[in-house]
Amino acid sequence: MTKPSPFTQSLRGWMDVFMHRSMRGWTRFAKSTGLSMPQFSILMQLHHKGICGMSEISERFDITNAAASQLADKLVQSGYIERAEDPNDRRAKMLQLTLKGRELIEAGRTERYRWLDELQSKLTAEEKLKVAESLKVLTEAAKQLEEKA
Amino acid sequence: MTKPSPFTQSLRGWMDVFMHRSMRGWTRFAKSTGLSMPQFSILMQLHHKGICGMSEISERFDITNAAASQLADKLVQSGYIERAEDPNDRRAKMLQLTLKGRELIEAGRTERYRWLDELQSKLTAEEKLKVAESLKVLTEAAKQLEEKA
DNA sequence: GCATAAAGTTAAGCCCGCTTAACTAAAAAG
DNA sequence: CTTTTTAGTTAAGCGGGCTTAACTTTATGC
Repeated sequence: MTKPSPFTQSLRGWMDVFMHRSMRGWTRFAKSTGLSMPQFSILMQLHHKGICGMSEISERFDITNAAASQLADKLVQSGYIERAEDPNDRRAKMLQLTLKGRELIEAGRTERYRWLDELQSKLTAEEKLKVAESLKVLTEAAKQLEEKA
Repeated sequence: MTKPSPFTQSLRGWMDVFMHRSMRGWTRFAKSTGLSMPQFSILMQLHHKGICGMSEISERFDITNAAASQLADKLVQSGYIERAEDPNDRRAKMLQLTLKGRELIEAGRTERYRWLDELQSKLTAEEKLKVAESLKVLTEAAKQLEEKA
């Protein structure tokens, strides 16, 4: 096993700290909403993709259609999502967030951002500038990888 | 609502992409081990803290002692952790990872790092340098916040 | 057009996490 | 030395997620 480069090390160091911190925030928030993790994850997916069919959900989370259907049911009943018929394929359903669902996601986002704001307050002006550029580069690279996959 | 600064924006953009990507990896890996999320999270906590008492676990995850005890039981039975008596306080138990547990965590880490390596390959030499410095700064800031809390 | 495949739904049943409640054992407080 | 607090365990019971199996409805291939 060869020793990782300084670059790799700092990337990994950041990942360890960041993961730990954001996982905690994530689970805390999900719990505070009263939703289970699977339910909450589906809301996040819908937020990302916009509109999804049932099968898209089951593939994404590697569960059966039956499981997805039942989870969706609960989310509909609690008013976070809407289940509409697809006019082009009447077998299919189109799932999407309701206003209430979007508000929930937004609240979670705000909470996550609070930590970033605190983080920001620890940096000098020059550091902020450099960090901003670096993260833009990383974000861009990540998006490229995403498309490829 | 005032418009966020460019710095804030790039920080948030990165967070969105990074969170989405690493949550997926995280849940996939946990599932692949056959462990439930709560069980897996306890292993992670033990990896972080080294040795924990039962109450530390229940506080950290906001569950009752009873729940923690039962979860620990399963992890002991599957050989990932060890439950020893605390010589200083014979009511207390000391939970820690076994070799098998440490190996599991290590495997997860490796998997997460793979993505970082791919990310790295998209960057030029100068970018790497700048990114490395930036992340060191951020990691440092994050650790400061952690101590304070 | 008819057979086959695809998208979802529903119900039965399993395992799991979690809580409450009742308990044991050891430490701390008085 | 007794009372109270603290650490943890055990068992019963609830609710949730997930799977399989049986089913409905709509699209597709030949």
